[in-house]
Amino acid sequence: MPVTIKDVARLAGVSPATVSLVLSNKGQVSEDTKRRVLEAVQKLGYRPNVLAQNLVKGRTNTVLLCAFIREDRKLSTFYGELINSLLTAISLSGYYLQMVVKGEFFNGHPLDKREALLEIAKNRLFEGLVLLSHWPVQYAEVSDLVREKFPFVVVNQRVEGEGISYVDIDHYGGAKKAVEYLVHQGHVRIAHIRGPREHRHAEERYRAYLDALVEHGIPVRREYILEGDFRRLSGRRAMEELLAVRPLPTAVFCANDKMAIGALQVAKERGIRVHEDLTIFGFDGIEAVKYTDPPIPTVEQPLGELGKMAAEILVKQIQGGEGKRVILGCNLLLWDGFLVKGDGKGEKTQEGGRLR
Amino acid sequence: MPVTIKDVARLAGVSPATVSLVLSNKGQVSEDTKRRVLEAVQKLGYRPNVLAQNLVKGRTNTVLLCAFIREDRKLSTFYGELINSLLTAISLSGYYLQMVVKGEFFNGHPLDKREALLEIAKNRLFEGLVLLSHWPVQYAEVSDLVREKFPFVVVNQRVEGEGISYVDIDHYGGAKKAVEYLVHQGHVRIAHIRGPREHRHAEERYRAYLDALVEHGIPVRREYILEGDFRRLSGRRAMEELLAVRPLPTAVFCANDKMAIGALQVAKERGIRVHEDLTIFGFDGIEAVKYTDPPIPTVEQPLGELGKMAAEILVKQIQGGEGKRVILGCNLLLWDGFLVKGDGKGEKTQEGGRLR
DNA sequence: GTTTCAAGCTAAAACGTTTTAAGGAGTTTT
DNA sequence: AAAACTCCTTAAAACGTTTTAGCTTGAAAC
Repeated sequence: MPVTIKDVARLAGVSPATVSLVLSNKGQVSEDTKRRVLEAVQKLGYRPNVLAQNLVKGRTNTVLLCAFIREDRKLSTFYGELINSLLTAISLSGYYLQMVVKGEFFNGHPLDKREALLEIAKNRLFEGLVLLSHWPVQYAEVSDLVREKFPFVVVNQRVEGEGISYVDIDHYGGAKKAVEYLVHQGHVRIAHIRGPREHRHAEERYRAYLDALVEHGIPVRREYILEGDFRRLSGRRAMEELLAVRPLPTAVFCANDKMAIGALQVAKERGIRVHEDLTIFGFDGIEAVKYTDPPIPTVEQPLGELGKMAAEILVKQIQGGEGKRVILGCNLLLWDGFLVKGDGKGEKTQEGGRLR
Repeated sequence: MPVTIKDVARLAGVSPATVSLVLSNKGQVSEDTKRRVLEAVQKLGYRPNVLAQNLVKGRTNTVLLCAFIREDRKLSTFYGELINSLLTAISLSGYYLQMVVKGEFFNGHPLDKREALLEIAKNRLFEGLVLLSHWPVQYAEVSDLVREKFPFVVVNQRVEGEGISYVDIDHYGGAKKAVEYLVHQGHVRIAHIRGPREHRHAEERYRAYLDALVEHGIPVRREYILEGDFRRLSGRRAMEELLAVRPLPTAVFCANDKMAIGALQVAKERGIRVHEDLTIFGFDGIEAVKYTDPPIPTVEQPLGELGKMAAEILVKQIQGGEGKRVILGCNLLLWDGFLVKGDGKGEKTQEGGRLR
């Protein structure tokens, strides 16, 4: 039923080969023949079957974004911007993007990630793979891809080992910047609401907190370190605990913005003048911190950069180039009334909340 | 270089046809042969070339999400949740999702949407299309798809005409709910910060505002109607203007949350006790309204439902069923201290900001 | 009047599968 | 012993392209 190249050839009185040549502007075809072919194409409304083209060319111009995410989390919440920039950058390079989300389980069994990835590499549908994972990626899970020389890049995780490209964010550096900023502001009693222990990023931010204090000769106090689960409510609970500690801290560095928001709410309920008596600092750069009252200074994750860089690294590999490992630095996102006293690099002040 | 079905056949000492039969569990094959084939598959690490499978089967199990969005807007900002639910629902139905974003222009010329869509329908790469557009969709732009009987569904816009499926949100109904809620709360002097005139959704929300007032016998006052551009800053400006009007309104219904946030900021700066002296109401249900102080009640767009429904409608068409048109209702998102006095249906109170 | 050359076109193979009709080898029925 | 049936297997066509080597044809060169 659909019109094929043969139909066009017949109508134009030429062979399919000629039609193909005309359409791809190859070989030498007389002007007259060209015209006849083009007319036939027009009249029949012919479009090449891309499937067939792909098969014979062995290329699909398509890459896959494979996201391994816990079933209860949404891809959008955090990675919307990442996807956005990835899509843009990939398109600009002439590739298409297909997406698939996989959870921890498949048919009730733990998902065999290795198997799933190998499948992707071998089914010839994709020319490259962007691997996004909420939890750490093991070398063994991707070693097949390396062996097959299949172009891929891991995003938001680091995987050491021969032949693996990744692009990740410098959580340690970002957190350190934040704490050092607080130190330079004159804070000495700095508390930390950390994220879950099993979370690598939480761990890095926590290490940075410790290191920053130690390096500045500030004693680490056990009572100033609370643990949350990255959700707002746990930030509330932690802050409530913290407010029972004496002497009170003058600043709290929270491992993410959601918990910082919870902490802010509690502090305000207790009548504390936030940022005057107690500074609250977040991490992530989600939209909402701009509109709390007062806005919450935070460490901004360069999610847009992340996607762009991932695309760049992947495309380079597809086109035969070398892979690459990149760690992206974070900027501090500060607000009116926060003087930048850090190294002066990286910080930026955005338009945004100007409450009070 | 890649191992094909022929390699497997040779190693197993059978014909390619037999290998295919074994792998797809069709026809009758002796246990012994099955075992030999499976062993060969295993040993060679063979995976079928899906491209070839697709070509011969004429199916790809893939649908395309085509988003027409202004270049300066991000897909993620608003549609993250939509994409998320669409992806989930589509996967559950056994299809893959590919995404492409197109702007208003292509190669410097206005994009020929009709042409772009026809291309998609005919290149045989996709079995269906989800069409997401920021601006209205014309019948003529999709009539080719209808003629080709290509399964598609328009999301977030309504297109009347034979054979067109869409799923849209009831902006009029949502806005009306909001204004009626305010009326039932006893408000009479209700202002409206509307969205841009050329924006269909803004227009609908505006109409609902007018109708709600009229139906409740409340005079419409010209000075109470301001126009913004959906951005926060325009909400600020509008509120500043509004505060010069006498008598002051006791409530402001904003056409979206961003402007509501701007309005809230100004009101607070002027020392107005928001929600006591002046109620501010938003529209959209973005995350940030939960964390402003006070939180802003709003009309929640069922973006998740939107994606799910789109998937459902599309898949049904692909599988030979009929298309469908659906308008999804909105719920009010209210906060502590807001008593629900509406019709009691649809409203829901979410966990969230509890400031003050 | 051959030979040479270029221009224009095409036949056929290739890409890697699936599917179908038919073939061969036993086994059972008549 | 022929006929009928079952099982198992496969040859070959089909899917719709691209690509390459080679074939015509006519003109230019000798």
